[in-house]
Amino acid sequence: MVNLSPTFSPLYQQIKRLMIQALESGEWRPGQAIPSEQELAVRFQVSQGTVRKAIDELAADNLLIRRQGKGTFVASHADPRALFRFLRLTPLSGEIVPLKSEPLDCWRAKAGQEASRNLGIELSAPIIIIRRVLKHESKPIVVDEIYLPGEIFSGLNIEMLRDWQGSIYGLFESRFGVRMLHAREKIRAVAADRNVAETLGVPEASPLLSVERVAYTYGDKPVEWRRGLYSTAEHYYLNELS
Amino acid sequence: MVNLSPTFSPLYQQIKRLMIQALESGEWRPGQAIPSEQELAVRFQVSQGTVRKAIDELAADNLLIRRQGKGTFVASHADPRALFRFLRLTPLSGEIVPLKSEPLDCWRAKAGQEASRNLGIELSAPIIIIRRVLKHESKPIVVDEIYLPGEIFSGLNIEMLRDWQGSIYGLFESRFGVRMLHAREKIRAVAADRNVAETLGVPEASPLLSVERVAYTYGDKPVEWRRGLYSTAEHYYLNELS
DNA sequence: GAGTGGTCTAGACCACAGC
DNA sequence: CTGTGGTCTAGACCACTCT
Repeated sequence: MVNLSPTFSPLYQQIKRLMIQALESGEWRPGQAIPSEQELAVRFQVSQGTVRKAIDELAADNLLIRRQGKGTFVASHADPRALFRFLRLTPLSGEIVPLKSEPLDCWRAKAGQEASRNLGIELSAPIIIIRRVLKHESKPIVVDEIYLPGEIFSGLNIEMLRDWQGSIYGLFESRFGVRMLHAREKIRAVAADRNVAETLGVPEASPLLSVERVAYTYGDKPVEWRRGLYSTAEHYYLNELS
Repeated sequence: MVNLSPTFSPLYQQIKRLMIQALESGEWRPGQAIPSEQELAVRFQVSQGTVRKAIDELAADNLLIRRQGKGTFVASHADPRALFRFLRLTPLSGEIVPLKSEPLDCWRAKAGQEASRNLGIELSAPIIIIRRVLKHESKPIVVDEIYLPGEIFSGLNIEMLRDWQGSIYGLFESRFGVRMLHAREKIRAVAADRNVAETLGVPEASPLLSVERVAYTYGDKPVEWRRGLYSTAEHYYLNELS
């Protein structure tokens, strides 16, 4: 097929876009298998190789997971392997154990300047704020404030957070249909104020990691803004540069 | 071809290994073009598609860079785009400008326990230690200590560091034939001691990012261990979670 | 126009999982 | 045994770069 280039987009990219639509619309749900490559080739009227290339990219983006002999599955935050992708905190010594989340508070508010900018919503639009602590063997390691667009997460309350076993992104995925796909973190070192020091059980003015995150769903739409303060006395933030 | 599985390795993986050998041996040098896909297909006696798949992976690993219409090139730290891969420090406001490196000191020593473990060398093996400062518009932002295996970097001295324009990994690559391929960083928050505070021009006990890095060359061999202290008053460490 | 990487196809066959 | 993803091939054609 000829293309006359300024708007050239390879077939497999177009297929990829169609598949993202199927994911976003909920036609294919987290944890479930999508149709086989053969079926998709028929559905989209292209060869299997072209479908494969589209799936390859979606798998590289962590939207899909391939399992030889079994099928291709929609990635899910319910999968424990997804956990470490978004919280790379590791004990200085000892095993990597998932931290236990304890919600402290959850309330409604109106978006200020910062929340509005980071979440891409109107000033004074409704937002939900969560405060929580993450503990390692009952020792507080992280204190978090999470800002969510009220429109998308309406109905969220502290009881839901308390009852939920598993990662908070798992909750967002299964209760609100919001899938966090990637995030950008800005990391700095700050001094603990009195309040935080008390919550984390460290001396006032102790150095803490400040981790500010914006997380995005389909179409690079920001849907979460959070700021965490990490006590790194007995943990470190692990990052792979590759 | 039949394979009877326990030792199964796809052809393109074998080709990939051969290509890594060509890179490691210096047959193909940083910045230069490697042979075309057609030539490689002939050389390795496989189809172009198989060569492509091998190259695809090497490009994904940042060992090669494809340029449509021009060829496939060996990635180089001389390429300014490679810079940000290993130093993700961004000003809170303003443009991303490469930091300027000022070596403070460079001396020989024997590996202690930590250096020996991190560099995978014998206790008391010769090492080289570099102390330096990175500045942003003549303001010190980072103070670094870099530990290198003396055997590989023999001949390195502070004059070389002073004369070199560009990233230190560019120096390692072009003068010592050592190519840093990936790294692992452990990030914590610490308080500035008197010495460091003076060097960075911040109050004593100020919170700083402590970034400890081990960098690896071919075959996941560790060849650099460093610890940096970052002043994050006006910069942050940017991390993409994907 | 010549050469390079990039796309797409159709078909054969292999490895893996589960029945 | 069947269905799934994974590998490999051979060939045609397109897009990009440089001469």
